[in-house]
Amino acid sequence: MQTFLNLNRALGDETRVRALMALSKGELCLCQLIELLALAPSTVSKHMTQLQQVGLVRRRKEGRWHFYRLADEETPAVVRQTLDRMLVSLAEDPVTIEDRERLAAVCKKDLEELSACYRN
Amino acid sequence: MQTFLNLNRALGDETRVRALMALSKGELCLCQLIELLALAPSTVSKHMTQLQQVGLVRRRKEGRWHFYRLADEETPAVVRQTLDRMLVSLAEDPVTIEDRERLAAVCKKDLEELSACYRN
DNA sequence: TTCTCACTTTGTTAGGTGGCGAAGTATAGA
DNA sequence: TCTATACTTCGCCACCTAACAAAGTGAGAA
Repeated sequence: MQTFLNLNRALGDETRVRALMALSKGELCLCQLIELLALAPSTVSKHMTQLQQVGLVRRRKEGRWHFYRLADEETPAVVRQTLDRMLVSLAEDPVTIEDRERLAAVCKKDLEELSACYRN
Repeated sequence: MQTFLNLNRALGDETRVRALMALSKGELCLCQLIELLALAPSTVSKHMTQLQQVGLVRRRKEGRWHFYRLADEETPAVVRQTLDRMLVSLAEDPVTIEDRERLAAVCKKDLEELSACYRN
């Protein structure tokens, strides 16, 4: 029951859903998500931690950068299926489309440039 | 997007999920849900209104009694499918089993007896 | 070892949510 | 029409949550 509730609560916040949709094309560094979502680093970090705890997302560290990707085969089937259904049902959502364009611009910049968000 | 978020938020509260699971066997009067959930009438009423607005539940008035049932064919397919998946994934949940037994006891009483919850 | 930097954790605040009781509404019965 | 009743709405309070800034952490660079 608690697992079910936590999964739904995680998917009840627009910021987290936007982050998940952005990850559908492949893994992203936290600073890229910060740029896309236009929120404070601490806020985005907390959202991603929450998504990881529920099992919707996995983290990979490479030097000082932290990369996030969608759940893979190792996560419970229920979580993975829920994720797949979200990806399908929101694929053509206006918010998703808008973010897809913004993400393309974000990915043109390199990580050094993006991490300026920590200094400004 | 908002529809998706509202649906998930509705399914992120244990009281609402318990009410939905209880309705899987058929429609119930509000006073039966009040007895099952052991909450104030106003609280249960608010939860059921919320479930109705999202489309997970339908209301039927018969005299002074208000009966609720799970969404049927008239509701969007996405909502109906989400509901079906919840019913399956929580069918053997301890909370569901416990409520199933309590509900059997509640249904043995008649509505006149149950509506004492409004006077005590 | 010391510094820098990408990120996380902590502390705080504003707004949202779930709970209750009291008052309001609608319907059946007298 | 008037009353009783099953439910809803309103007003309030306690708790939760999402946001930010500031402080802490850990890994690479110097």
